[in-house]
Amino acid sequence: MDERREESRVDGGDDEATVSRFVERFAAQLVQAGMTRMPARVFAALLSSERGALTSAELSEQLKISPAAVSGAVRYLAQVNMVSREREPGSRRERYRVQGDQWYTALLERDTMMKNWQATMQEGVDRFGLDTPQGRRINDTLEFFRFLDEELGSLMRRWNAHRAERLDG
Amino acid sequence: MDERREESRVDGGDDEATVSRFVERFAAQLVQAGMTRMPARVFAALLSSERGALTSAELSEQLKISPAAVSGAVRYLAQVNMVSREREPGSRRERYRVQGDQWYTALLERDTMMKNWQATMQEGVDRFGLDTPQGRRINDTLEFFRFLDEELGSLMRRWNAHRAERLDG
DNA sequence: TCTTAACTTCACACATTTCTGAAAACAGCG
DNA sequence: CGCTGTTTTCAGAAATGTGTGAAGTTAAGA
Repeated sequence: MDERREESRVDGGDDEATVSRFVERFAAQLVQAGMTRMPARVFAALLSSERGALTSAELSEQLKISPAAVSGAVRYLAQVNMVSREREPGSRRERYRVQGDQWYTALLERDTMMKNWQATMQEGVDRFGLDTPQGRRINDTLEFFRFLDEELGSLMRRWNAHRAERLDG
Repeated sequence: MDERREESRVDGGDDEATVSRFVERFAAQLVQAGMTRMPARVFAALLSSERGALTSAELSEQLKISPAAVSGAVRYLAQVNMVSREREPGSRRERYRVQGDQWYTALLERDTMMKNWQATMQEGVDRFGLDTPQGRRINDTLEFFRFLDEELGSLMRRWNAHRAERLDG
């Protein structure tokens, strides 16, 4: 039952207020980027935790939110693949872990979104035709998204190379 | 006073419903990308207009919104440099025009945002130190944003080259 | 099978956001 | 200098979003 060995201390030995300041600032940034508040705070807390994983109760206490709020936030985060759920053997507790080393690549994996933009712009071009000013204007945008779509792929390849080099060297 | 030559017909000769469908779909996409509804709709309408410019009254009528809503939307769009205001000489009306051929580059010019992310991540690294797991985790993110910042610059340069080629050839 | 800790769902209260109508401010024109 | 068409401001109504408490569900252990 009692397994709060280092859990009662904030991870890393920093004081709570200090960690909290970072968590909230980070969360605010995620909110600005379009994430809703609770998932943002939960994710920030997980990323700032020593093990990259916390239980529902820990999150609830650290962020001063209800278990219901944790549940909702985690559901969202799991859905978009930013955290995974782990069952702790021999306990009813669940543990939520930040998914992968490179969570931030999700920020660019707007693959679906990119396709949506392209479809919308294509509709506009079809609708108006390239013989109209607005058709050409929209086509320009379409071309850009196609370009961007390709470029982001090679960008991520370069990042992985860059990162591997840094970690090896 | 009466200068509704082709303004009463929807630009391009398409029927209103068809244009409206595209405008709303495009606007929805902008909303998903973080823009608020009214600015999104106004911008979509301007981009889909033949001349790339409409008066307040035209926007109000086409989108079925109050002049107040147009005013607010346009104020925002002008602030973020996506539309410019023009005074029509010999009239009290104002005309709003989509700014520039390449409005969409604004989507990537998250320059300020990028710096904010970097500052936040730097704070996290300082806070935790590279000798902690969470410090290293956050540092990884920081490195990514630095990389991304540089890459987006060269990406835009490639886009401009690509585009120039397409328009010339 | 029963008990109970843990998580989830749901209805609702509270907060925030968004759009409108009305009044005020502005600017061209006589 | 006042008149009038147009845009802006502002208080508040309406719509949305968000987090909680309480009830419901699940599953570990006896």
